[in-house]
Amino acid sequence: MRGRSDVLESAILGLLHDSPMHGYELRKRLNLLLGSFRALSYGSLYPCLKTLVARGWIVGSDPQEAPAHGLSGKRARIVYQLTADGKEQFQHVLASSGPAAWEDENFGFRFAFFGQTDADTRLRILEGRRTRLTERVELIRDSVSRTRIRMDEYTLELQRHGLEQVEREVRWLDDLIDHERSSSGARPRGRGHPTDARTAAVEDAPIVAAQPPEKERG
Amino acid sequence: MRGRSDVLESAILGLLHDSPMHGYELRKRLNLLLGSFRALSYGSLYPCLKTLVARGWIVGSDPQEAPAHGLSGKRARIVYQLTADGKEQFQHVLASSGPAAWEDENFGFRFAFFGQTDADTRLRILEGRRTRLTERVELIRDSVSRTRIRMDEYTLELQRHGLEQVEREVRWLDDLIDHERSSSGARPRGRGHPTDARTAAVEDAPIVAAQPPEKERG
DNA sequence: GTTAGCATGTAAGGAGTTACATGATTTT
DNA sequence: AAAATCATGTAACTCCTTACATGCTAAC
Repeated sequence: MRGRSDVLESAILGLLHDSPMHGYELRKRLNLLLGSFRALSYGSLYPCLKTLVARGWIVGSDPQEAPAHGLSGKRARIVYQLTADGKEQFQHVLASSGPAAWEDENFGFRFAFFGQTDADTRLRILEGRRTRLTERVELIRDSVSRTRIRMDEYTLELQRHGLEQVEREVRWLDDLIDHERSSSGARPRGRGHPTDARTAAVEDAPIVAAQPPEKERG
Repeated sequence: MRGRSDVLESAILGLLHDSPMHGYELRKRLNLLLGSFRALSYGSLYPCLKTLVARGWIVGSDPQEAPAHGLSGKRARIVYQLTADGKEQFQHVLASSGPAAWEDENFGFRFAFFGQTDADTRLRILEGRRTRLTERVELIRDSVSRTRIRMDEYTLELQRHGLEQVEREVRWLDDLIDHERSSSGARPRGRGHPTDARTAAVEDAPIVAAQPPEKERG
């Protein structure tokens, strides 16, 4: 009924870090990031912007202010930008660690904003993800092998494939970790600017192509 | 606050189709199906059972009835089983079609219960999934190529990988479709009993290994 | 001139979660 | 005797969605 999500909040903070934006534009970028036309609704976006303002992490321009672009007076739009507190909060969610569930939920978002962090943090996040994923694989294998519940071929195949997928992600993470390690090894403790990432990881709520393409509404 | 979901409802119906069960057991099987320890909570399961009873699709035994197993008087448990209406409803959700979003949401569940349907339905579901997925790929490619928003390497890599994942699923679907077609072609219009499925498909809410392993509570 | 896109919001409701509340039975 | 597991539920809360409400501007 209200709109308040760690992930959404953080993603907004991340996008506003690059440049100030109004709600409509934010939604477009979010949708591009989340998988085209995943259509995050305004019903969650605008209330979320409100709470971010209330927390003092962003500020909105007065609606009557002239638009920043070269465009003529488009219409009353509120351009939001990060405050100093907002920047701090963003760096905090990027770098801090939390319970496993939280880390898993936020992996995708953090990966998308890897460019805004240092190499150490990137490495820690990737390794954490890898650890949790391999633990999960073990848990699943155990419970599947221990169970005496018989399942038909389709169900089993679905499970087998799910496992394969997770294993594939683990290999991707391995590649990424190698890459990060070698580039941060070259300049030890250096700022480790983003070089080319050869592989990527998928998350529980895939950032791209996650949901069915739905018609736009407004 | 209440608990009413198409997917959960349908999955419960599907599990009860095999054999009567009580809530606790249902949760275990559901979790095995959904990815070990995804831990669907009782807070959604029990209310859902209630609404299924209210709809007349399942009936629960009296709590004081003796357990069906050879076990001695375990404790008050309510064993649920499908009614005739419930069986009808289950076949309906397996075979009927709906809007794209609904079909995508239910693909995983339906695939898990493919053994309970005929070859024609299986083929239709697989082909529908494939069509929607390829359409999605096109939409994403278009919107990515048309956008003038610049993204850093990590973000781009995440998108590239998301696309690769979807494409991989399309290839799996192709294999599955070939397989279904060849086995239903051998016995045209025959009941097409499940033969071995060589490949499987993943869905938006992956059936296995979808969520972080969370500690059990009860 | 009407459709599509820009732009901002609210109200109601759906689908789940965690935490609470309770108690028996089995295992260590 | 304590801890784990079996077993069933409820209340409050979270996060999101759809549908509603409004109005301006550009393109066809």
